Amino acid sequence: MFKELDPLLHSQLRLAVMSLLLSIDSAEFTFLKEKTNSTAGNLSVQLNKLSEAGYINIEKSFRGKKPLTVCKITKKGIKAFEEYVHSLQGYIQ
Amino acid sequence: MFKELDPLLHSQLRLAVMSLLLSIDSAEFTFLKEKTNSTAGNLSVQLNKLSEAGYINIEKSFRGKKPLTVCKITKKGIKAFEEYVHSLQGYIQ
DNA sequence: AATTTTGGTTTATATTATAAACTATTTTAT
DNA sequence: ATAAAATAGTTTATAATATAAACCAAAATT
Repeated sequence: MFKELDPLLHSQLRLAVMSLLLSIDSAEFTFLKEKTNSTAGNLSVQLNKLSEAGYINIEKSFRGKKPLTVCKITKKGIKAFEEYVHSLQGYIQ
Repeated sequence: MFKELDPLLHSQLRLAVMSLLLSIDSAEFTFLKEKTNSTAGNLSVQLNKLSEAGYINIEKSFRGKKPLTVCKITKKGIKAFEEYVHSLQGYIQ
């Protein structure tokens, strides 16, 4: 009846990040921080979790002399998101 | 952009319970336990949280000689659930 | 040259979900 | 009759989680 809800996605901030990445495909740390209204520390932790799960990948580089973190959703991430949404439907019809 | 997700509802078991109570209006502890595949301990804790929030009310009595716990969703609970679903749409459209 | 801002990471803390252990009674089996 | 198991839960302990606070290095501003 009620399917498991992927705990990696059943988290407000991580879900918001994934939602953003689905629509725009690639986003900078600062962009995600602003759009999700999160603190840098929290965002940093959650991005790493998504990355370790293979749901996003993170490219670190420099823009000029400042660090630049760019995130992209992966196929695995897209699939997990879709499955999560599907499972969630069972709870909220 | 991303609305807050009521932390009381953003929990797999509590959401399942609320979902059930929305459709059937009144349910026994054992019914909820079976439908949600939860342990009695976990269910007991989560029901009390929902009750303390005023989202459900719990009537304890006896059926014959066995304890009987019956739960009903409240108006406040229905409203909170609807708001939660509405907020969630912003994440999963 | 001191202060603030930018772009983060690491660590500590408080909350949470969950299961394990427990209680009390009842039913079933020997 | 009595020991064992099942029912219907509650309470407590633990492990995981989310989150913010503290921190770091470099750059920009005053």
